Amino acid sequence: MNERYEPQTIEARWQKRWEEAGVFKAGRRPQAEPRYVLEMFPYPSGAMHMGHARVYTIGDALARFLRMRGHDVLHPIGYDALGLPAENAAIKDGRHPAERTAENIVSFRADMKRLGFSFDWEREIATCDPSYYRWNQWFFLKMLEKGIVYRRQGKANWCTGCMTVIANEQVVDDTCERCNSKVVEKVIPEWAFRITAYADRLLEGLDGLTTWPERITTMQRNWIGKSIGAEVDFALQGGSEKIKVFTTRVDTIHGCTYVVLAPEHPLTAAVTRPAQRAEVEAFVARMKKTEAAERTGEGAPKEGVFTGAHAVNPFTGEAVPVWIANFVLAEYGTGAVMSVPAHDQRDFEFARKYRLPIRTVIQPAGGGRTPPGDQLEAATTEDGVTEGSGPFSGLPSAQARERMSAHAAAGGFGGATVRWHLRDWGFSRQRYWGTPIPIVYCDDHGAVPVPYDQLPVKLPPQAIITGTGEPPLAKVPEFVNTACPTCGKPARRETETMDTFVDSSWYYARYLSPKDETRPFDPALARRWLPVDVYVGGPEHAVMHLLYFRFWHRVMHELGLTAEPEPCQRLVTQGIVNGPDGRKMSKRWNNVVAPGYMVDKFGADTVRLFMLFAAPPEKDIDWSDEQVDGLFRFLTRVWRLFHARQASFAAREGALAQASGPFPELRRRTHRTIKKVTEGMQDDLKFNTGIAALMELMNELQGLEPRDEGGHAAVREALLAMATLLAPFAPHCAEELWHEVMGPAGRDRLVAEEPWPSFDAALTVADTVTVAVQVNGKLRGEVQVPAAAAEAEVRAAAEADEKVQGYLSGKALKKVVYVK
RNA sequence: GGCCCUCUGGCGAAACGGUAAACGCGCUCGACUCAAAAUCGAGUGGGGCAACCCCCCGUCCCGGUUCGAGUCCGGGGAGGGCCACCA
Repeated sequence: MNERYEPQTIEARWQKRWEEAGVFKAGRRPQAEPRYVLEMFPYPSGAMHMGHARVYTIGDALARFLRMRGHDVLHPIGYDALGLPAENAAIKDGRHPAERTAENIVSFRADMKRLGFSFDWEREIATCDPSYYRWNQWFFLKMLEKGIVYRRQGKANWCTGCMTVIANEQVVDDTCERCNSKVVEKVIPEWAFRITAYADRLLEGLDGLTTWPERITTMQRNWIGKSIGAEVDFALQGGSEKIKVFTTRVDTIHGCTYVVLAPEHPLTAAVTRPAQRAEVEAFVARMKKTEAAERTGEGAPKEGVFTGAHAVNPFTGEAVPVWIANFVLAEYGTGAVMSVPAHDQRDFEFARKYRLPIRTVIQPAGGGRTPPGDQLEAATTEDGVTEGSGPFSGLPSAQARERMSAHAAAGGFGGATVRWHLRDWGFSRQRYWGTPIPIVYCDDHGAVPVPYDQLPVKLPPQAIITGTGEPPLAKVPEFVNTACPTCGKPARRETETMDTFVDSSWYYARYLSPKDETRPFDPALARRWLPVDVYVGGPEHAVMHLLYFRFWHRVMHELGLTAEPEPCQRLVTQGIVNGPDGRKMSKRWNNVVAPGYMVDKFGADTVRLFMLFAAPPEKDIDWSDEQVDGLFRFLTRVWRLFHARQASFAAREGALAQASGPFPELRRRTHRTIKKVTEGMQDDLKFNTGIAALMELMNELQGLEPRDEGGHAAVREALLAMATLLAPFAPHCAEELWHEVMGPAGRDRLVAEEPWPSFDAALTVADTVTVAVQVNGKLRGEVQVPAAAAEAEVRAAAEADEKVQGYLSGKALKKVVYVK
């Protein structure tokens, strides 16, 4: 062994050995319990950054640990390679996205290999590969058959400069991030997934995800947004139409003094009276031109116009005016609201502005009075007790809601209902770099699905990117012109592509049989490996990817492809790696630290240790050159320690019992370290405290020089433990050290495959312990007692302690003895 | 506005309701060196004290539960995240 720790000279060698030995291949231990460890696959735009280094280090440490624990571990990797960022980068530098993406993948793969991640590289996938996206198309067809995919009119962000639809992420303050032109909303036909049909199941499923971070499940709950309320029909006075409103506060309906429609509401034109027509039309036209955020954002002033119409409140028989206002959203609820200004702040502000009546119908349940509407300063929005509500007066809000909903149902003018915040997922993109949607438009047969045996519909290599607003694929005649699958006559292909989130919704299943040409994946393997045991990724995916992922898995479950309805048991959301200055790493701040550069400088093991030691996985961390130096120093010390203790390498196991002097204490430290590291891995992925324990063991070993065989044996035990415990974190260094201690006996073995060490529980407790003594809750002294001492004995020792006695003038009331 | 998270030395952080600050960084002092770097050793929350004996104070603030609270409960503050005129 080289006397100096030079990671650059050893790391590539071990990486090669692992690969040759195939130790990271999944499925090698059919008898063992399987574990699927997954990290969110990277979007290979540009080079790998520190955030990637962190996710994969976390997952890798866990995968390596589980392998050493005897599990059959699936730990795959791939690339989320289709999508807008790649296409935009391509537009910017005039290169084909495929070419650029391929290069980026090469660079990512190299960086990941250099960090020593234990991926099963034979399962590598890239979503831009037709052998992958053909299954997106396959799922599309299946979901079309089941009615989960449908065509609708949808709203899109239309950039007036680029003349194309762009993604939400690209819209910054109503302007296009690329050309700074105005972005407007445009209604165009699009394909959508009926994810709303799964809203209830996606919501209920969250209850079972007990090991997901609560903030993630909470965000999903809010996003799905179940709200229980009632629908009530307000009949138009002097007409046959009915305005259906949705409310969560039907208990306040007797306080309704007007009704408001969204500008886009289908009844808007029909209800407007001739006298108001000009004003209403002008208002609607203006709203149409205004960007959604500006119109309905919180800062936007409430604006509306009167239609001249009146509608009848079915509970009171009273006719109330019908208005149109900017803040009512056509797509939520029924696109119409009943306004109760006394008990809804938004309605209150609107009523004030337009001098509409305000009527109090709820009184606080706990006493006190709400003043009459004309004296209110603000709406009172809490539940209370109804008043002035006819037969429903005097009821608590909750009860009033129930009875009034029932009353509406009985009268045939409404009833209890549930509304969701979740919208269907529009996945059409007028873009090139995505999965082509397998549909052919025929003059005679309309939209015809491409037959399964004609998949994949391949993306044509000719990328003609944008300009006119038509999808780029529309400009490739070889692609567009085809024959109708039904009648064979000339027909045109769908030229839209799928949202990238489709690719990432099921990739984890493709890893099971990545080369399968007959189906997306093998259901038999899914039964063995799914659901994913641990999924590591950033919390920014809480409501997009992680919801689509759950939705897609349910669909696959219904298709009989998976046994369980949920895709993933446990989710770990890792924090951000910030720059050394504590700000987000960015070119703007000139604080970007490249993983590759750091690996060159310190070696992969030091970078990995930094990622794991800086803080628990879910916390944000700041890159710190000083901390990195410290971790490199740690590995150097460990290295030198092994070098200095070579004399102990040959010690016999059997000599352990003779360990005397400070060596029984060393053995205790060794076993406590094993315990600490093991528990840290199993419980909360507390890598940082595990590594700290290894540092303590090293500190202790540094001060010990064995003189007899028992001492040498104890040192050898500690060194072997250290090498194996270090293996998930700093695997290259661990291999090297382990082989040194083992000598010829370990020549053909790899620590990556060694069994994880076990600890002797009896050795983790000391013979004598220090017990802190508290009097009246204050620390007043400490006593040394045998670890096996009985309570009475400890108590006697404590009471005998002179310091403690000084505080015991009376008698102790209670004593609680604790063992350290 | 709603929902959620966080708050502990100079810094990153530890701590089944039981000696707060393990471990690392930084800093100070010492050893080695002509010197420096590297390395090794010692110290390092604040205050009192001649004293590294000991005492007091210390986990954002206020209150509570408890023999005992960084940890549990209630209220408040600051910082951060997500959603947001969602009826």
